[in-house]
Amino acid sequence: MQERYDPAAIEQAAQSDWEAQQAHVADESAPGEKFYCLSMFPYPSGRLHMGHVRNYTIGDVLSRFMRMQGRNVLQPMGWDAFGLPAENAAMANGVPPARWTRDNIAYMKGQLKSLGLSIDWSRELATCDPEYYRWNQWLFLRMLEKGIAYRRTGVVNWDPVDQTVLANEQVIDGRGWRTGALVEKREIPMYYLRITAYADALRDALDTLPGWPERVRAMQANWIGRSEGVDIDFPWADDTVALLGKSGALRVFTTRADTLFGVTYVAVAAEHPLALAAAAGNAALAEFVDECRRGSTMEADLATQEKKGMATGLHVCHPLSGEQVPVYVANYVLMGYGEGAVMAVPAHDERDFEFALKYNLPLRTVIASPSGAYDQVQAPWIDAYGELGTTVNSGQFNGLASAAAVDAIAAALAAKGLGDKRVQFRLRDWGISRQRYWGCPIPIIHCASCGDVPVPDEQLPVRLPEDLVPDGSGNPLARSEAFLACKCPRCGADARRETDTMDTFVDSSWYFLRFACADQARAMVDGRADYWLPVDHYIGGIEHAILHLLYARFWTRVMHELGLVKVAEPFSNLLTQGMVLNHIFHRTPATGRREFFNPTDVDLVVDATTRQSRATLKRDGSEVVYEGLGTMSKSRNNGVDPNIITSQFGADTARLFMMFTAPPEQSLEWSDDGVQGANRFLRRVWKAVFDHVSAGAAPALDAAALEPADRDLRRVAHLTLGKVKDDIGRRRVFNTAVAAVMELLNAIGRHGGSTDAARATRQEALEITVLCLSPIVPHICHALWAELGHVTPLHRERWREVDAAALEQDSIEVVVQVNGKLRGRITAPSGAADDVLRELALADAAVLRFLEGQTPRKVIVVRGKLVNIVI
RNA sequence: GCCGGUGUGGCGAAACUGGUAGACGCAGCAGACUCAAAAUCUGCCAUGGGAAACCAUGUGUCGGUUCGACUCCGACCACCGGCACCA
Repeated sequence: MQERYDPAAIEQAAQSDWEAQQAHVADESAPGEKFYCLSMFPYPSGRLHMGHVRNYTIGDVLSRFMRMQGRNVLQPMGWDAFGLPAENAAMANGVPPARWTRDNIAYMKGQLKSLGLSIDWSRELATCDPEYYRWNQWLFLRMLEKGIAYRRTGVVNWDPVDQTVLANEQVIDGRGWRTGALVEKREIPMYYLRITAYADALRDALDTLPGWPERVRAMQANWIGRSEGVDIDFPWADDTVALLGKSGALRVFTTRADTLFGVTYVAVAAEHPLALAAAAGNAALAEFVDECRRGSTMEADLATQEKKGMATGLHVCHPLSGEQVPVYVANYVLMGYGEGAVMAVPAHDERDFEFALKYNLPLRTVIASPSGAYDQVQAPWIDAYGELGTTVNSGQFNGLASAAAVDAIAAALAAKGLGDKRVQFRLRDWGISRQRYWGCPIPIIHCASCGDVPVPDEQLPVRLPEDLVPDGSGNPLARSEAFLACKCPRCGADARRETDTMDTFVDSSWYFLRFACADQARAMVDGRADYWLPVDHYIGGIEHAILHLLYARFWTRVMHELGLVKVAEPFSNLLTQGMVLNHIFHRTPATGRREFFNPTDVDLVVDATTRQSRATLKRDGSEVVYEGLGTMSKSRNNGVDPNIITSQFGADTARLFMMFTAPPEQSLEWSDDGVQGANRFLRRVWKAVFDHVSAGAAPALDAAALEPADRDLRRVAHLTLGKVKDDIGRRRVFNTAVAAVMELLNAIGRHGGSTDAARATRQEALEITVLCLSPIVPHICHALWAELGHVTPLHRERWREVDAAALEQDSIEVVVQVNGKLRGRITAPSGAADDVLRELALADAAVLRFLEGQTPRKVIVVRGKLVNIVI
């Protein structure tokens, strides 16, 4: 055996052994219960980042561990290959997105392979492959047939200078990122998927997913946001009827119908027909409506912007009292939500309250406070105003509890044909149309006489031309005659293709199904999907907790309904891994924009007492600003290239550092010293095996002939074996598993001894060390297992069972507390009864000192652990 | 603004079901080895007091429940993730 640990040689040898033996190719007919382990596939951005390394190491540790438990494991990998960054790269370099994407895939695949991941590469797929995205198109057409997909208008960010639709990411402070022009909202026709029809099912099924983190289930339930309420029609008053030349009603949705008699105005969105009609004859109002149309469509911006409004001069009638109520246009009412109109009850809703105060609208108290917190609502706002209570000032509905009042008022409205109870979801239908080139074409043909015609199945896939280069001025497909020109499938006349492509969330909503049968040419999926699904463990970033996971659940449910797959829920267990962070340093020169410096180029000194930090550039000692920790990102120049770590220390060191430094769900702070520490531990493991093996083959273990020191080591080894299995297999935490093996190695180092019994014990302890570490650092373990004298390669070995006899011990230590404070320790025979522990504790010298002759009021004994004496 | 999370030594963390707070590692300090350095090995390492034994304090802040609270409850503060066209 070589004395020096040489990761480069070891890792290459291990990887070619695995490859030669096809060790990781998954086979549906192999024995063992299936285990489908999936990590979220990467966007091929160019290079792997540390978040990927963390994600895929977690998946690989689980995969390798489960193989050792006898499971038939599938761990696939692919590429989420469509998306905006490819278009941005094209604009910067003039390279077609297709070529940029495929080059990136080739490079990143090499990086993934060098990490030693036990992936079945025979199932690799990229979502930009026509043989993949044809099935997006195929299922979209099935959804059209079922009415799950439909077309209506939606609001987008519009750059008036570039004449193009902008992604939210391309809107910076309300302006286009390239032109700096003020962004406008614009309504355009788009395709939607009716996910709201599945809102209840998606919400209810969360209860059937105990393997999901509670926080993710809570976020999804809140996102879907079921609320019960009442649709209420406010008939138009005479002025409105006169303006529009017909009668009608303004419909609102409210969860607080009990406050209906407190309505003092109604508010509509700027795009609401009533607002537009009123603005036609009112220049000031038209200007305000225009103002509302400027700015971003993002909810976070809308929710934090100043609440503004303006009277339309129009009125509607209160549906029960008949009183006239003014109609306002307000920037906080959104056309996309509910009816685009709300009834306002300033006395019992905080937002209406602020608005009413600003525009001098009256308050009308209609709920009596159950806690007596107020009599009459008046400024300033207190939370009690918004609570449920008993109705007052509400005519015949006085004196009802809020819930009863909602029922009574809803019934009265229904009797007049002016209202109905209804369930409303916060969730909105999924708009999938993108006015972008690098995506899956929506398979629709626009015909002058037949309208929007679906592309027939036999003409699929609608291929995306791969030679176009976007330039920032809109979708190049719209200017490509070769793509646009086609015949109407219905009448045969000349027609135009739809140029919108699909949201990339569509691509990632079913790739996990395709991995089960990636070579299937005739169908979207086949019976192998029923074998592998559901995914037994899905691993990915917490940032995907809502959108991706909800869309994937929805899409799978639709495929289930169409009879394509047996499962309705795709992921039984979910691990949401935390982010990888690093320090951020920048400097803002007098001219120009902020410059970021990579942490490797900066010295950071933190004063322990003042907590002041000072950061200087290594090259010239000049000072830079320390911003603290943040996610590794290109824009902040604080990324660490995985290649540098693997080439310097090896993949095993990178993997060990990732797994040891933080629990998987928490954010992980990058540390060069931590990487050194991980490498040091691997060298220690290597040396421990080297020292042991150099002394010759160890004799067989005779458990009955061990000295106390041997029995101690054997106990630690078997405790470690149990702990590591529990940590990885049940708790899914890896940092404590590694810590346990480190303790075992420390114990081996202390053990010494050169008797036959000692050497046999050490052989077993080292074998357990290697077995426990092998899912985490597979290359070094592959080599060490052979050095320890095994012929069967490590990846074919099973996990070892704990020997219960090795764990037995004669006596245990029990701590003694007086009034909950630690005062002493006693040694007792293991299995000692409660009163034995009690007597021993009361006789302990340290305890007697604190008792000071007093009689204990109470003694609490926790078996095998602790005695607490209360005086 | 709304939804979800996190907060423990100089630093990353551990304490799983309410039962010894700080396992394991990083950094640091001291020693051994070395001509020397690196590497390696050994010891120390929450804070205050004390020569020590030991005592007191200590898990973001304030309050509560309990024989006993990092863990449960209430209020608050700070930071992080998501908010529907980044993926």
